[in-house]
Amino acid sequence: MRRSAEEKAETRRQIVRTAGRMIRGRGLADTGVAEVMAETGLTHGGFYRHFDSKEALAAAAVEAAFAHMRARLEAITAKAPPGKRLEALIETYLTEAHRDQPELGCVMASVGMEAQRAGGVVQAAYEGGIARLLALFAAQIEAPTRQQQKDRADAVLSVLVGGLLLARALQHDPVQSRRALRNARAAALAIAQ
Amino acid sequence: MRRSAEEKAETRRQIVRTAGRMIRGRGLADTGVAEVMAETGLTHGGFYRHFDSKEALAAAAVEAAFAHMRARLEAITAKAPPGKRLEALIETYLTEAHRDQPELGCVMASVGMEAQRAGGVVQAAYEGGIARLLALFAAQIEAPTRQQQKDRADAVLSVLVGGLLLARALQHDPVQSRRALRNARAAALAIAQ
DNA sequence: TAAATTAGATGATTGCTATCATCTATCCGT
DNA sequence: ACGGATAGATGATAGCAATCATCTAATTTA
Repeated sequence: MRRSAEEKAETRRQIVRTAGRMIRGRGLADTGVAEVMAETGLTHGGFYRHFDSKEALAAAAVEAAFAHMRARLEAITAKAPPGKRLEALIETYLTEAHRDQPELGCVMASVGMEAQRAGGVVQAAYEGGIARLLALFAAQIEAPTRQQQKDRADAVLSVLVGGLLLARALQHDPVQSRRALRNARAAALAIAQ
Repeated sequence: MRRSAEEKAETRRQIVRTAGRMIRGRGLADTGVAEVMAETGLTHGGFYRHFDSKEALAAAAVEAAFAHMRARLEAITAKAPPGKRLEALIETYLTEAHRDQPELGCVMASVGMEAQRAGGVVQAAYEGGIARLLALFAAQIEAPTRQQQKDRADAVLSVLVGGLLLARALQHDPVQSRRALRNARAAALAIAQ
């Protein structure tokens, strides 16, 4: 069942997408190669035609998930009026939808320490993704110096990630969870000025 | 090699302590029963005299780790002058020491989503731990109403956890990582007033 | 169009982990 | 002190996951 080069590339993309969702939804360790392939509509055997190892797939998935999120966030800033761009980012991040769908959301919030501990290429992809996310936020923050933009971006990203994690931990009490989201949004906005 | 009831309780405590460290340091999934027992100076066989399952151990470990942290934080507030208590908590949490020793630190930052996804008793222990952590912070925040205390506690805890996660992700650049810690500290203090 | 190549399927294999059965040496109640 | 109970050791089992060898059908390419 040989496929064309184009088809192969598309298959690879599908595998990475599936892996990205499963990793964020169920964790790195609990995502198996065979399951990713099955979910993509393939069998486990062909996996090594596309990736050297599970680790290589994980790294690709982390990278792609960050890239996808960057693209979404950039689209949002592009649509928002110049003065409201950071606000738009914050409101997008701290929503119930994001809280309820970790498998489609921010890698840092769903597999942060797991990716960190993984070491090697996975850790590298994770750290690279965060650096670029910070840059994206910094670019939307108004401050006298570039360093001050970065400093505020650190604080904003911290509240966003921590707020999402907290909202998820409080999910069994919808009122409290929603309040946590709101409180984090307010804090993020205050930090940004 | 039977031991007295007292010795058994002490053994159990040791197992829970070891598990707590390993789980925070290497993740829930990558912490094996046999390894925990070996690290405690025992063999894997006796494990089921103390716990029904790995899950039960994980829940106990999460609970104990939260309890230990609460005790430490309470000791810190007790020592600090009344007006500086929240500040003391924040400064204790966002340190390089805490960043560099996940195995001894906050459960929420080290195994947040993993504990959440685990479901059952582990998730329950995790969520309970966070609720009590929030209460501890709220008690140190001065605000007109109890609800406002809680609201600020949400925001403070969010910055703390997110800031620690970020500082860990930036660890390969010590300057940037230290700055992330400082920025999160400043933001947390600003939120607290 | 025929030969060489290869995407993906099938089916081992290897190694690890949770769990349990059994054993034994010691403690505790009598 | 003595007999039943049990903490912990030894060893087995069962299941799962990553990786790889081999097979096949289809696509390139010459």
